[in-house]
Amino acid sequence: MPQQTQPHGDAPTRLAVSTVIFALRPDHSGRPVLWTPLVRRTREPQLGLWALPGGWLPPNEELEAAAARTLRLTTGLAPKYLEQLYTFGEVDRSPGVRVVSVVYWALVQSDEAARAVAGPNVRWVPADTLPGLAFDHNRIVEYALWRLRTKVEYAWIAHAFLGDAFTLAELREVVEAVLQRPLDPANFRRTMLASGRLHETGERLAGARHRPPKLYRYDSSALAAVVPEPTAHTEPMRERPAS
Amino acid sequence: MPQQTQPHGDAPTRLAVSTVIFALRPDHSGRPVLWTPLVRRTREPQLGLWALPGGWLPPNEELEAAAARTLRLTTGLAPKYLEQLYTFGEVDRSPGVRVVSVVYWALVQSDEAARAVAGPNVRWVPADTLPGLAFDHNRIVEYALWRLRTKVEYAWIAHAFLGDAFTLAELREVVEAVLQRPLDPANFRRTMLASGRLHETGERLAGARHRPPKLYRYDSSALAAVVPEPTAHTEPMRERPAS
DNA sequence: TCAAAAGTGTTGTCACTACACCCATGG
DNA sequence: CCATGGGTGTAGTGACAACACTTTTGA
Repeated sequence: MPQQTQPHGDAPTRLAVSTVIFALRPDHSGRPVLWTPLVRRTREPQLGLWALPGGWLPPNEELEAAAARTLRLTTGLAPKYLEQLYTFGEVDRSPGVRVVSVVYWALVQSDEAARAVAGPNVRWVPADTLPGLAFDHNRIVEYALWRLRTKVEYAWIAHAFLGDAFTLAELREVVEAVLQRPLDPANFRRTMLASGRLHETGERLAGARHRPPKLYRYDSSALAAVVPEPTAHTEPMRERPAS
Repeated sequence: MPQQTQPHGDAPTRLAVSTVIFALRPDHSGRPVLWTPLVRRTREPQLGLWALPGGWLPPNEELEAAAARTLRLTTGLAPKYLEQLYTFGEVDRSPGVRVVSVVYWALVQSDEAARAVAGPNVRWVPADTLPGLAFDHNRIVEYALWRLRTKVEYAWIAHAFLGDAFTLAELREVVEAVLQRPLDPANFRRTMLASGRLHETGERLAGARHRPPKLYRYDSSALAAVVPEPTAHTEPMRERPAS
């Protein structure tokens, strides 16, 4: 046996599923920023600390389903995007028992998130300025944030924060909020349209005191998937063309 | 409870670690192609079928350590690159018990791989033409192959197949073997040198009947890491510059 | 008629491709 | 001296950034 110490003896390793949930909400100045819901731990260890939503994996539930259920229980919402992030399993990440956590990350629609349930044991916080969380959860959220930001640059996840139809300005606002930097409206428009994943609805959004912008819909059937994840909620696995 | 059926009742979910191991070996025509070691299952279920190296996670062993140990046991080698791939946990992926597998993928040095141990229960096969494997292992290897090929295009993993010092032609041969397509030597050279991750050793490789090529070393300290994986064997996690 | 955002045109830069060409070595 | 790869030069292309400019609306 390679290991010197036996901190957990022969106690069985437990398997948990946690989810990092992101939504866009206006901050105090009114600009949208990333928020994430946390739950207060109601038992030892780390009682009272804030932690990622999650729980033990039921023997007959799929990993992704467990993540979606957790999300629904804490926020009352359904994910528009859900993907496995990473599995964290350091021997000492939880005192007492060995816990291996399969972590998912999810995006929920912003306007729905505004109506999300909360309570004394559920609290939404800005994802970039987290308090000290239980276990290694700070590190987990940081990694999820990195993944989201990387993915938003080459993929089309941004639409998951929006409703069915949206303007290019709305989409750009979302990407800007995630990346925390302004984008050139003209270039953004062209890049998006060139991707072939946006579909004109034919309608426009009137009411503002300027030229009414066109409304677009995300076209999931267009082109091939960039990343054939083994499992992905909004982008089902697809075959790449044979070489 | 969301699930209708209870195929596993209250039997505890078991946690396994498996590893997809890649090495380059010459095929029958002498050109290097990707090979991977498999182990024969010596017990039910799926007795006799070939499967990925792996086993149950010991309570006091790190996930990555378990993957490395598995690799050593089946091949006698140490990985030059080791990274978590994905966690597979479908309820029905193994008959009988619920098994969740944390899968790693690894690269081993080609000349070492040539001396790898084998036996009646360990067999190396070309990674692109696998036989029918146990469980969902075919799908897992396919996903690992995709990851390797994607990563080789923007990262510098290729050097993990080689020894300490290597020529640009050797490195290019590796990348060509992984991607299964020829690359322009001139452009490959420039791209690699421009990356700043190669370091001249000052020596040359003489003996061939042509101009002796320079030898390079991989410089892990150069520049920032592209992907801050939570855990990575050859590329430790690094912070990105603050924006 | 004017502010404000939608939307278009144009130019420069940079990375990458294709391919012509010169260089150094062993036989 | 010549075949063989090592190594350099250079023109073309396409993606993207920067930014000037025109268009359409509501007040």
